[in-house]
Amino acid sequence: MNDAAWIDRFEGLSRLPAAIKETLGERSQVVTVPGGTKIFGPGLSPDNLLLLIEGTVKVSQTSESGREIVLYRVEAGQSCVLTTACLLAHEAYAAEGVAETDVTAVAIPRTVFDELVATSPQFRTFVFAAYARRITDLFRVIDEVAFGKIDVRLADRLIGLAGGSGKLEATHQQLATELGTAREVVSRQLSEFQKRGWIRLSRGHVSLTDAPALERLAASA
Amino acid sequence: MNDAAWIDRFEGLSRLPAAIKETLGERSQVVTVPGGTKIFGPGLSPDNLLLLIEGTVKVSQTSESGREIVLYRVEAGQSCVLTTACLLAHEAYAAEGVAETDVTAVAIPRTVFDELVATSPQFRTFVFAAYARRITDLFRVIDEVAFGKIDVRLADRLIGLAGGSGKLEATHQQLATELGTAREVVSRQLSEFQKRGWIRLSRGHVSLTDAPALERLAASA
DNA sequence: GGGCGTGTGTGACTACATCACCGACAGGCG
DNA sequence: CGCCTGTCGGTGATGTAGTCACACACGCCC
Repeated sequence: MNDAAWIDRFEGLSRLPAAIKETLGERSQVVTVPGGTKIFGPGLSPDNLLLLIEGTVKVSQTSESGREIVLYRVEAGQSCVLTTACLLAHEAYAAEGVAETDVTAVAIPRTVFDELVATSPQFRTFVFAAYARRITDLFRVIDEVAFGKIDVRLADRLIGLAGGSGKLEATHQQLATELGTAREVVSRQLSEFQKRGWIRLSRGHVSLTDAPALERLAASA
Repeated sequence: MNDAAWIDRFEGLSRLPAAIKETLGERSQVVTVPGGTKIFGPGLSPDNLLLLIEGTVKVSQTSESGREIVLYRVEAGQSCVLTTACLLAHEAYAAEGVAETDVTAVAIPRTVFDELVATSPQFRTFVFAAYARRITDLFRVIDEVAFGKIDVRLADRLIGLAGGSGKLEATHQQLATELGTAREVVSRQLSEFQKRGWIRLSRGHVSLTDAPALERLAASA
């Protein structure tokens, strides 16, 4: 009777039959990794499906030219399905996942994953919903990169990364990576925001002094 | 005994057990649609998984501003998994699929799909491989849009769309949509290619006169 | 021929990316 | 303390791509 409490943290898993929950509890393992750990990437395909209990994983892609863009984040309550399947099948692509904070996750071995997909309709729904979620994320990224203006995108990111606190620790380079653009572009844009009194800058740090203004800009898609 | 011949056209399905093949043959249906038909899109989610036997489906996305970009193509021997699951789960996003040519496809009802995923490991592999394939396509699009140069991308597209014939029917606007850029950009770039003697232009038509040169440019990623 | 719709060409301008470089700041160490 | 060093941020010049406005060309139908 290893029916782990974490299961109910996942919308879509809480409705699993008791027997399945038990299997899941018995045959998976809770792992923790410190922030900064590379979870997967070229030459590092995990053979576990990860369900995040705590922390976030940042998934990004590096082009041949060495430039990088953040694709999406896996948050607590979500899973890594996409990249797992992707890396196992082709393993050609340069997406990598890094723990952004200390991360606690449930590792479900590939064999168990396969078994669950076979036996539980609810688990199938969970998996396909997770895929759908990621794919729409990717669609959004494509849309933004292809057609979005950087001032809007930057404002949006600042709000997202700051969370409720209204401040964030990030270098201009890191923000540039978030958007797949160049540092100089971010620097100039941040200066502009500061000039307008929307933010205050210091080395490695941004604090939002007029979040509503940023939100208004971000909303003007 | 409806063991359809089409099954062996799909790498990944040919190895299915005979019993499963039979199920598939009996409970799915071959459909044909004329070129130009909208297969799925906002407000039009099919509840069949389509496996293309003949023809191609172009999947593209339109942004709020009305601009459009081609995400990928589904070719004969491939399936529409991604968009199916995606639209069913969220249905929020503006991806749409249009038959580019007359299309012949096998329609597998959702219930049969679910049943096959449950019972056949080979079918599961097929499905997840199809997902992986599409996802890497999307990664590639993101990479190109974010970091690629349009002359390179255009050269690449011209070669891809011309196929073996060395010529293609497309307006500059259609080519712009392929790349998610503006018509003027394509027009100027095409003029440049023509000036270099790589292509010959006429209204709604491009013929490649020096494909190797284009390939060289396309390869200089 | 005269209209008309669609497709293409062009110039001026803005936005973003790239390149080259320099100065500002923090941490370590003599 | 002053100096060195590595990272971070600021700035101008230049190139490439996207935007805007508009004119012209072609094919088609009357």
